[in-house]
Amino acid sequence: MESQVGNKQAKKCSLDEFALFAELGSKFSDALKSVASEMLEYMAAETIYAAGVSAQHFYILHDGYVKLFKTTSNGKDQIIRIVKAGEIFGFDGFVDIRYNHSAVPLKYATVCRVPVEQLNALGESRAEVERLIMMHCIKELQHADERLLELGAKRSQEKLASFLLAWCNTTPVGEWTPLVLSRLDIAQLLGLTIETVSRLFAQWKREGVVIERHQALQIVDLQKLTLVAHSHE
Amino acid sequence: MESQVGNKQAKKCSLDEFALFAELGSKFSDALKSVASEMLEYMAAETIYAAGVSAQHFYILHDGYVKLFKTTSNGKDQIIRIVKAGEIFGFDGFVDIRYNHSAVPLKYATVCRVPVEQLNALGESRAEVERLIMMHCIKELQHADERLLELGAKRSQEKLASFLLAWCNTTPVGEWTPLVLSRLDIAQLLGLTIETVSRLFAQWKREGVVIERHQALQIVDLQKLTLVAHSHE
DNA sequence: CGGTTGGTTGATGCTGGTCAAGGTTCGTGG
DNA sequence: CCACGAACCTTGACCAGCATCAACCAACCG
Repeated sequence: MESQVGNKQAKKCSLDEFALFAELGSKFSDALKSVASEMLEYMAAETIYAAGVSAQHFYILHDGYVKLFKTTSNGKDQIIRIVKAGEIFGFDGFVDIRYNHSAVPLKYATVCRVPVEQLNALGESRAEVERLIMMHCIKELQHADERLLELGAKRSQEKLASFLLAWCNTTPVGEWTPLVLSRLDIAQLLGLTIETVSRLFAQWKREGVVIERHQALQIVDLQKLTLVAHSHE
Repeated sequence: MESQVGNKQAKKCSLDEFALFAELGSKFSDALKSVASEMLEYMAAETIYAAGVSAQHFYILHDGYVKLFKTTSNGKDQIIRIVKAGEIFGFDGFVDIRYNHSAVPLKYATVCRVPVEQLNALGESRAEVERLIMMHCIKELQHADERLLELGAKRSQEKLASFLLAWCNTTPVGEWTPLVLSRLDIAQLLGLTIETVSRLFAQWKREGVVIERHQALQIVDLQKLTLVAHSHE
């Protein structure tokens, strides 16, 4: 229950390889290289960190997907955010002693784990990196605002439709998007039940709005889906 | 529609008077004083900024309460956050061109408005201030996580109960807490309707869990309310 | 006063949750 | 290679929680 990390290879990882920090420019490359960090791999069953645990690292997702979630006292989970490759997560440690939520990979994840006190190793560059983190944090806040709107002011169809649109938004129409989330994940993300998610999928597949195979999804009728996402019925 | 600000007195306000910045220590006092900013007063009908508008200032709330909210395409509002005196808001401008949500006072508000480019006036102190903002931003994120849990995974009673507990948490039991929110505000905050909020209040007043007068509230049976907040019925 | 705004309460119905039964997929071991 | 079990998904029947609609009330204010 405690040491999921014992068996992992602790290869070092270099921060300057991440696109996140590219905008700082190459002159920070040396400082970034001096940060002690390690690359770790997790499978679906393992937790990266659990809510309430001492928050000593922040993470950058190298590959895979990670879900961040909170659990109510009744044991219901709410997914806060799905982290995608290249994104940063787990910065509670900058402010707080403990993590505020839990982090678990969807299927698998390789992450770069950085001790928060390693920010000191950045020396001159520290301010720049902190500004970067600040900006990403603000973006996260904007994203959270959007999710609050979804959870609080939308009906099931609108929720699922806008989620699918957001999930596939990088993919051109007529192509498959991998859908790594299970029905349960989607339900916990949108504040619904597995059954309603399943029913909506079934309906839209019947109507030819989307098609699904194995773990991939294709939006066929984009217009219809955007209509549903905004139209309250 | 455009210039709610024309008729306001534009008294300067000094950042170093805010408790927010006190933790920086007195040596930053001079730098903070050099920031150009103005004190503005708004009434309930006026908007401080609207979603989509060019984001050129951030704000510190001096007095009153401010609600931040987003509106769906169907015109339903979702309150993101209630800002209390001393807190900072509206930092979209650090990252984005436009505000992501709207800000309106609950009854009235006096705010200190700071142009984002004034961060440059901070000189040496800039990094420290940005770190401070980063930390407050992370706290906001944690707060948003909690709200996501509330909106997505709780039932009406749990929502209202935990909101009331959070709202009154500074007040000792047996004392009145001012409740500046209307039923509509509470409904839009919790993703409910006015009617259900009203009904729950009525029920709890009948049961002697809370008492209410004019614009103030007192939690009588704290234990009962915490039970409701966590117990799923 | 009468109008307006905000709050209460009741009757009714729909959305989505709950419960339950079967189907699919997939991995494991015989 | 097939059989079995576990995890996940689907579908149906039923129900409850909350929204909706509507009428009424209280406070406030010109």
